[in-house]
Amino acid sequence: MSRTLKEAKDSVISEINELFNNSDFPKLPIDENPIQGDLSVICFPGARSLNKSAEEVAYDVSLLVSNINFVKSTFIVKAFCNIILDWDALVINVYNDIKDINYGRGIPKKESILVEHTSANATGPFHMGRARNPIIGDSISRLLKYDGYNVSTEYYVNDTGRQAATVAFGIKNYKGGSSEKEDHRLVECYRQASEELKANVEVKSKIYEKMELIEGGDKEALDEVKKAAKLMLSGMQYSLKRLNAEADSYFHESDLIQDGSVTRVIDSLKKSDICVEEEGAFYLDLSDKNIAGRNQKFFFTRNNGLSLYTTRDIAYHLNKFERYSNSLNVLGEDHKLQSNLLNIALEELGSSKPDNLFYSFVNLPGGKMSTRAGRVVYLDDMMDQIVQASFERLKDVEMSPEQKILLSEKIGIGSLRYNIIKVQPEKGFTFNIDDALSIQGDSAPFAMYSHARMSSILRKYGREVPELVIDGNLFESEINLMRVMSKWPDLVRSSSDKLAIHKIPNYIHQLSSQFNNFYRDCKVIGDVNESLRINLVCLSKRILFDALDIIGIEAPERM
RNA sequence: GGGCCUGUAGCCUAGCCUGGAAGGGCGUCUGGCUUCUAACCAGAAGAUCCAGGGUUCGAAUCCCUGCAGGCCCGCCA
Repeated sequence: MSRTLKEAKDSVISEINELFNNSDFPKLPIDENPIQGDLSVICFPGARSLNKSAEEVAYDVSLLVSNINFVKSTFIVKAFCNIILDWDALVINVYNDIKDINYGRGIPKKESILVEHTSANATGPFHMGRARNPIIGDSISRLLKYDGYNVSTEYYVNDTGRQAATVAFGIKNYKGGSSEKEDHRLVECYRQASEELKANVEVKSKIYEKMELIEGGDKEALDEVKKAAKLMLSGMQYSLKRLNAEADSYFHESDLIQDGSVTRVIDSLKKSDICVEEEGAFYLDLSDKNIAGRNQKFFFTRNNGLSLYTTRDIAYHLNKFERYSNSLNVLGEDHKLQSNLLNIALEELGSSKPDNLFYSFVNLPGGKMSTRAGRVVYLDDMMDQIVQASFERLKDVEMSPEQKILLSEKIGIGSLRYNIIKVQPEKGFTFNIDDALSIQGDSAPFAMYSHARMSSILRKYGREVPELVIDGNLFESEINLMRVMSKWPDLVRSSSDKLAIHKIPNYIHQLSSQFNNFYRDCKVIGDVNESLRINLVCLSKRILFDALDIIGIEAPERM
């Protein structure tokens, strides 16, 4: 909340409590962010001890508080005594709080955070099933940065194991598809190799031999598989770039084998009290760890002594904590158990543990998205469609075709991001293309349009934003706009603390919506309160710009 | 068999942590562009907050028991 507003509310609250103390009233709860007004005294609990109806108590309270400093008026709804503050007195100071260049931003923090997101296996183009990952990951990184943390993002490239060996084999031995985009072209190689792997014993043994070489640390094999993954990834990276969700760095799993850190992890884990050997393979005994399921053994080596996926992930996390103080992983809900195992191992090794943000998969209407069943929507195709739909919406707008192409790209990608971010990650999400293409209401274009309106007013005004002077009474919609703007810092804080990125689009919609009400009620240019209103437009524009930027959407000047 | 997550109008969703007035959006119906951008605004209709029990002055929110859906339980990744 803006500091001034917070102080005013605190002062009113403490005066109310003092009045309660000095009278027959019990101490009644006060809602600091009520549905209506600025504060609300909840009068239900007083009814019994005062032997009155709750409504009567509310009436008494309204008389009691009406002379308090900063209280302009009260009104009663049921047993809620709602209080409206004297905004005419507060507005200048609240405005000055919001005008601060760092308004909403968190104070710079010492902690550095590595956000690992996406990390999809480099076997082919991204599909929509896991589309929440880069979008949530990128947005949460931006949010944490805005809140003052040092943040980097990283993509973990799983370039060892069977799939990676299959990709490398496929690229080497088969002809790719005809697409110009590398991942779409090479996925054909992978497909053929996968089929041969199932059908042809010779191919299978070749791939498995390669796999063993890789895990055993054979330099040539590791180089080959890393190179293949990079090639596939070069196409996939283009998709991330288009989504505005490129990672800052890419970390190859193969490097962990190559530099010996996986071996070191295995050696250390073998010293754990809960480590047990079974026919040459080693596991941690989870019986006392209360993570249940049929299997209570967490194997970290095969019987040939080589590592498993989670073993290498342990090495990766130790590496992360050498570079950063904190680690946050954005993972699909299918990784929950794996992440528990990882944490147990890290604890055994005395290491810090990562925070996790899990999301539920995206489904298609009618069922699960599945590569095997051919029910797949590619992220690239989705981006094409939504950008195309946005382009068509621009047909009546006066703008050069080049500008329209650029703008529809922003609108389309923004809509996709907004649509995905606005739902809590743990909730199931059925991806309905018509909903995604319907871009009005609580959506990116609504916010972008509001931003363009703000820009348009400032453009038309055409001068420096003036000093704030208030020449007339405030309108309700001006106060409401300031109320929403006042919430921004708390919203950022709570969203960042809880990793609740969906709160940002929620706020964006509130702010845009409130701005549109202001726009309806208040003529800006030429009004007696022109200076105040220009300033309000300017401040709401900055907050809206920041909020959109947090979820990776560029706010346009026109649309 | 076990663990975790989800269940809010025809559809999508916020609120759940920290109990107090069920918010938005889509769709439907009605009205509003000669006025700083109508991708906008106003109004209407639409909710057994999955079910049942408990705690409480008060439960969508906390606790218990069910039901339904998702994810997981490999010397795969």
